[in-house]
Amino acid sequence: MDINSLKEAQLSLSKKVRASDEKQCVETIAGVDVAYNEQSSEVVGAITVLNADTLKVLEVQTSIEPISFPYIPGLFSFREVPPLLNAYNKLTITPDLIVCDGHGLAHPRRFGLACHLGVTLDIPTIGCGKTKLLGEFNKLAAHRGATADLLDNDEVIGKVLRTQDNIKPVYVSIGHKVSLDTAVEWVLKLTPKYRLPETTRQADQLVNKTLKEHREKTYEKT
DNA sequence: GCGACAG
DNA sequence: ATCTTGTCGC
Repeated sequence: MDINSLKEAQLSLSKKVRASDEKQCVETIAGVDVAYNEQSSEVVGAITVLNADTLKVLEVQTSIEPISFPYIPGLFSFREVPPLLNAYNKLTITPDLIVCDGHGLAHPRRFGLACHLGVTLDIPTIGCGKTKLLGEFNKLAAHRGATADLLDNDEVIGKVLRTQDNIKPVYVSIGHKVSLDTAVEWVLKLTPKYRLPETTRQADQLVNKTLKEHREKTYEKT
């Protein structure tokens, strides 16, 4: 599978993305993250399901497998989706919404990780990246809740959102079956204390812990 | 050619 | 993403 055909696949799949709210009641929200061990060429994918109201962790699952795709900006999801799907398939709870650590529509072909995961699972998803991949935006106020449109020419592809006072903003975009305004609302609800959504923080801690334990276990045998 | 480039 | 110690501050 060459790069151009994968880009064609993204353009085709992007037509399946739904950009409006389609879930009436959200009780559980999942967070996903991935960590790599380039030395052993292994990847850990993790998913954490939280109670949408209390933000307490309800269930966590992980998957360790060989890295199957290199990191290529714009084709990022082909590297992260496999381990995330394997972790997701172990869940006993079906989350009402998934927050991804990467962009959704704020992507060159409007098909970032959040869209890819959302369309694949047919579940509402939100893209919440730590750094920009595409687009321009004006300065935003320094307080929590301040936003600025993320624009690609004249098209609004996402929102730059400051989740804490005087802290570097995050980039929120539609993944699937959710509107941009609702996506921003959720990210704000998920960041009562830290810059990144609680879902992402939990998943991040989980992948790092899992990768560390796996390294130590492998080291003992060698 | 030059700069940008999710994790 | 990952390589990496101490350190400033609540």
